[in-house]
Amino acid sequence: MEQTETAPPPSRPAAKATGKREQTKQQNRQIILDAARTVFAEHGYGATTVRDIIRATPLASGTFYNYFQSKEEVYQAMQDETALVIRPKLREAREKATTVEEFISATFQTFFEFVLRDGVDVRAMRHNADTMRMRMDTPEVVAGFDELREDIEKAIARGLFPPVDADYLMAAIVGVAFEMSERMARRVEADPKAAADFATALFLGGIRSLPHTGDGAGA
Amino acid sequence: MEQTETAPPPSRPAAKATGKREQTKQQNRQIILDAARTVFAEHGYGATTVRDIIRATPLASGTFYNYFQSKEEVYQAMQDETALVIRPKLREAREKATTVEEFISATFQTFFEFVLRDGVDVRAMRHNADTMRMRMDTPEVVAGFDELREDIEKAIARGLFPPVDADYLMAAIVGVAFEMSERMARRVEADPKAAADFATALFLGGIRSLPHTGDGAGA
DNA sequence: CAGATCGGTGACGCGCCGTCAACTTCCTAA
DNA sequence: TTAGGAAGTTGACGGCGCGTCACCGATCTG
Repeated sequence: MEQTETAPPPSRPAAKATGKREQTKQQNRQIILDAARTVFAEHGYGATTVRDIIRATPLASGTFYNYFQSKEEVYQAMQDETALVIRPKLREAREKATTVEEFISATFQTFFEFVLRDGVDVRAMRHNADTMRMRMDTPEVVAGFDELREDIEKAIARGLFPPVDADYLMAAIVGVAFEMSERMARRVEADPKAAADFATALFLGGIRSLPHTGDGAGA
Repeated sequence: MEQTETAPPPSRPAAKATGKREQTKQQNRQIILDAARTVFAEHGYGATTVRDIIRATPLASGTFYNYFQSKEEVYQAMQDETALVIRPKLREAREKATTVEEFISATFQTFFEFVLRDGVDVRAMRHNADTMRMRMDTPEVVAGFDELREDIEKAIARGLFPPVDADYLMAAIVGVAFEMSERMARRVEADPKAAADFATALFLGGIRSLPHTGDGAGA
């Protein structure tokens, strides 16, 4: 109520988008986010304090609160940051699909590859090595779920899918994607391709069409 | 069952049946667990303090730590308590199965009915209305997952299932069950039967065999 | 019934949280 | 170029929840 730092002026001269002050602010926010990623990964969410995060930066404790209101908020900001990276990839992959097979396959393919290759921190979106499972209803993450449901509905409208309950189908895809990611994360050698083939076959033909153990190709 | 209200006298509890000291201990543990359920449900996990829980009982603050080490531990004890109720139901349901159809159908049927009817708090196992998703690797919950995987492996051995990756299939079932539960929890009128039919059809025949909208699932 | 043991009690010290008044740095306009 | 203001940083401080522990009453044992 005193100073709401989230009050960007409505009209902003685009000339000085990169003033030193604005630049430092962006930097500091990123510094805190990066430090948070490191510290959370090291000690887990529960054992981490706001002070721990700040101690991993050259900033003072009060500065943290110019950017985030709490430990939870910085965690959610991390999730959002990740969601913003993977969402366009998923969207693009699904847009190319012209069949159910491609739609499902592209979704799992993209997700599992991102989780295992690019985005180690995606695992932390759902699975925190320490103690907690954080809320998944941050704006960007929810937007990702909504996009998936929208794409399903569009596909139904185009006759690509049968007219099923898009909400449940979305939930099923999300549930399988995240839960299998967690299992993958615990395997010595995790193969995103094999996992994607498994999930794709399951959604397309059910259990009886799953790749048999030992095979690598099922879709 | 319990009065989680303020009990006036700071004197001794008046229980007197069999083995007084041991009995009181059991009672106190249960009193704390019940109070925790109430307070967590009311204010959510994040906003609840250990003192809040204790204040909802006639006990003193120090007593809490004779039974649980932290807020998280009492939460996990709640999960375990719930897991101990639903696990035998699931086990029994799956044991009767003589086909893949029955195995899958019984699993989802039992789970969704329990979530919606008997066990409102089961939703809190995976979805806390407030802030957190708590760890799902408490002993009893993990045991439930293991039992599912064992049952799948047994079914494969009996030739009931094709020889698929039991670990991934377990993960897929768990993921769909919990994620669909969350969606159900947000629907105005949730029908466990329809949800179970949806999930069962998905696992047995894939997307193309799903019930069409209007048949039993609405959104 | 007396001594031993167990568990309850609640005040206490500690550490973390979020704030805020003072200070420093950057921006803007004359 | 520079003065005044705006924006951002700093770190100490009050408040609070946590977990402990010395004390005590109640229960058990012989």
